[in-house]
This record gives sequence, structure tokens and C-alpha cells, in this order.
Amino acid sequence: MSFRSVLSGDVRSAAIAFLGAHLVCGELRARIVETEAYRGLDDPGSHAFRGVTSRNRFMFGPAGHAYVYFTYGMHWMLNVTAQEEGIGAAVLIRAAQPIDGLETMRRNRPKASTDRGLLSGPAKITAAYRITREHNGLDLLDPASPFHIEPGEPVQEILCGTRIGLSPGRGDDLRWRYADAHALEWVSRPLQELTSLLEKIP
DNA sequence: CCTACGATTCACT
DNA sequence: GTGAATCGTAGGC
Repeated sequence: MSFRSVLSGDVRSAAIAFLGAHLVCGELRARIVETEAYRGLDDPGSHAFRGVTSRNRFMFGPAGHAYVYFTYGMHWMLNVTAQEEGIGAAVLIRAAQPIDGLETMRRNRPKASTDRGLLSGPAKITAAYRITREHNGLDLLDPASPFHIEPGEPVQEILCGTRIGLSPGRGDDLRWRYADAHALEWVSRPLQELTSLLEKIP
């Protein structure tokens, strides 16, 4: 099953499909272990909930492209757009396990004291890969792009939980956060919600 | 125009 | 566990 076909379906399925995939940029390579799903139609936690703005416009574009935004005055966030054109949806890449290019990642993340903390958070990934606004809209499924996503080993078991950092009443109760159950040492924060088998997730 | 705050991280108690 | 750093954006006036 290709990314393209999964991305045309529900953004939660897309978020699950990206677990185990590789984020590649030149010599840098890491395995995605944690994602979150956001969609505009019925999800108050999504930037797309209130319709198109100049910031979120890529969420409404074709699937498989980068939606990169700046927050807290200092951090960049990387998302992969999902669902059909005209529907605002994206998958936030929250954590990854470093595979290649660790020296460069360490240089880009001087404050990380251990390799486990190199990519264990959405803003850590963009710092390590030096992803910023200029990468907004990039086609992440195109190997010719400056950085892109490749299929990896399938994930055997996943955990799901509530998404991080949402205000009460803004979708904080939706369990649209997903992680590879066998790579929990690389996630941004513990998942305390119950375990779910891959085939049981919608 | 003006203001509050965020899909976070880090240092410190 | 708590608070500071830091600024573009959304939403209200």
C-alpha cells in the first residue's frame, strides 16, 4: 500500500501509516516513531478548524506535502498534508529514531545530552534537520525533494493516546496520537493510554 | 490596530 | 513540577 493511497483516506490512517517510515535529508536518516493526526472538519485542535488562512493554506492543498509552521516564538513544526485537496488535514511528525547522520544531528542540536533526546519531539526534529519555513509546501513523497519520506519496515504494534499540548475542550480528549509500541524509548513523552493492535485502528 | 497565546524545549527547584 | 524564552498569527475591537 503506497503513501499516496493511504493519504487520500482518513488522516488518522495516514498518521499510523507514517510510523516506521524514514525521514531522509541527504545523509540524515531517521525512523518515524510518533505522529499525531489533525483535521479541520470536526477537530477544534487543528489549525484548519476555522478555515483557510495564510499560515495553514498548505493543509488544504494536495496530500503528501510539507506543512511547516513556527510557534512559541522559536520552534518549527513539520507536518505531512493529508486527505484530498480542499480538505484541511495533516500529520504532525512528533518523534523519530536516528539512523544515519547522527554527528550532524548532534551538531544541529547542541543541547541534546543523549542520542535518545536528539529527535524526541517535533521541534527537535526540525532543529536536527534544519527544517524551516522555506520547506513549506515541499513534496515529501518525491525522492528528488531536498528532504523526503520513504517507506520503512512495517510497524507491528502501536499505542495511541491523547494529543500533546492542546487546550481543554479543543480536541484534547481525542486519542489521535500514535507511536510504535516497540520504539517507546524514542518518543517525546510516555503514552499512558491503552494498547491497541494495528488492525483494530480505524 | 492591538493583544494574547501557542500542535515546545530547556534549565532550575 | 514550574517558569522563561520569544514572535508570528488569529481574532477581537
